[in-house]
Amino acid sequence: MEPTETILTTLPYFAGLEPAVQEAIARSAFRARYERDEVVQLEGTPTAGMYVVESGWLKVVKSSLEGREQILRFLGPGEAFNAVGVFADIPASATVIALEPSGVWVLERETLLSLIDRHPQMAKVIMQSLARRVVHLVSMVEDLSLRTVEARLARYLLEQAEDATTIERQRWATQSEMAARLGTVLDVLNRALHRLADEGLIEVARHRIRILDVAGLKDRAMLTE
Amino acid sequence: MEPTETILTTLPYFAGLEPAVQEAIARSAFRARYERDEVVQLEGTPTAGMYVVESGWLKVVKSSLEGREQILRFLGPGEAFNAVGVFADIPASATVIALEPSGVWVLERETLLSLIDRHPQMAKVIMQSLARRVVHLVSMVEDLSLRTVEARLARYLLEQAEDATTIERQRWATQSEMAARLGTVLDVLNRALHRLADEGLIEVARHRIRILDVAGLKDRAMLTE
DNA sequence: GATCGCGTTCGACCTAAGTCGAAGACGTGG
DNA sequence: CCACGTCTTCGACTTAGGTCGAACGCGATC
Repeated sequence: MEPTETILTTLPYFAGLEPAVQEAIARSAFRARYERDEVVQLEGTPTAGMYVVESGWLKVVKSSLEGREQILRFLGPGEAFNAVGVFADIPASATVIALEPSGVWVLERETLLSLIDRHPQMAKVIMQSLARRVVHLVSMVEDLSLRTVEARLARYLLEQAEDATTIERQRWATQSEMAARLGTVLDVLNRALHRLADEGLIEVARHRIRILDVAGLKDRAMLTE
Repeated sequence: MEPTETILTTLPYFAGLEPAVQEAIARSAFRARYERDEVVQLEGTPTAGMYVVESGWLKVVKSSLEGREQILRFLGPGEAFNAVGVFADIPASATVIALEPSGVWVLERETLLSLIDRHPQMAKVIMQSLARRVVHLVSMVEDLSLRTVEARLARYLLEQAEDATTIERQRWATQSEMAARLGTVLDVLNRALHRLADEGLIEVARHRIRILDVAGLKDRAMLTE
């Protein structure tokens, strides 16, 4: 029961491969550990290859000179990042920072590419995952360009909650991080949160947000500016 | 000299394939024609497959209920769209509209997928193109979230001009379209254009924009809000 | 149980950007 | 060469959202 295999082989990327190949991957991948706030990857610098999160949480971020930051996505266990860097063969196009102590696996570029050569079905999985990234980014562009902060927040809450009605926030999930994810700042997000709460659509507690009125929220999510 | 082959085989997607395969593609693909302002694909509806532009120009667009629109990209001859729809197997995630009379080729989903099965190197090309789309979308998110309209405009002009200093605008490239591409509205773009012109950084003519001061523009492109 | 620090909340203010109405300026087609 | 329609420009107004400073409260730590 190698931890290598337990994690790597459960990923959609590797799940369908023969054990022999999985072993080969496990051998060629190596581990790295990062502390809270440590920079895993800095925008513009060369990258090691594709990363897979084993444990912990990270954020992928773009930041302006003035210090504002836009979070592109959060990464949890099982998620991969910098596939784009590998296939486009370019330096890191965003910065990745650990939100809490995290362990990641590094699959070097050459390893990954030769793996794909030998296993065509892997290419399909990667194309799917890239396609999904595109869809997600398109919806982010749509949000930023056409929706108010309040609408973005409503959408985000609905998305996070899925079918449940309660969102448990991780300890690092501060309003600041949420704001950065939604492309705004702390204060504005906070106001939006209270506006929704005042109208009885949600209930905001310390580390939990409960959705009280799904239909009402959906309504707010539609409002464009 | 089939027009089919002249266009399809010059695309990066198909250039490296054997003539026999290219013929097979040509046989299974079919043509469609669209007039100015005609909707090629409507967001949310099922799609035919991947499209390749043979002639003309189109825009890929997201629009809000209020009528504001965000242009994701322009498509010219040789460019493909809806690869994402094929690989993620989802309805159209954006609307595509012809800016002028245009001819496109349609490659049905099944055709494309089986093509990839038989020609693994095609998968690599597609992964690259998807990866580039991701990079482009990330920079759009960055622009919308962290940059002023003026900075976005400066960046856009520099990008369009590449190494030349003059941007010839197509007849459909109105300030309205530019505005929609940059995530703003006509008036705001127009003001930004004039501000840059007043400072001698650019020169705006009817269907041409000339960059007078590249360094100065680059400076403006950096300014975040 | 007192203290410290982070996360959150509040208020007042400022500005980029969106909106509206209307008038010019081209350029095209009749 | 005229007339129309599209594209562009202008001015004045409104507002979402970003900024700043300060205070509050909850949890964690000692």
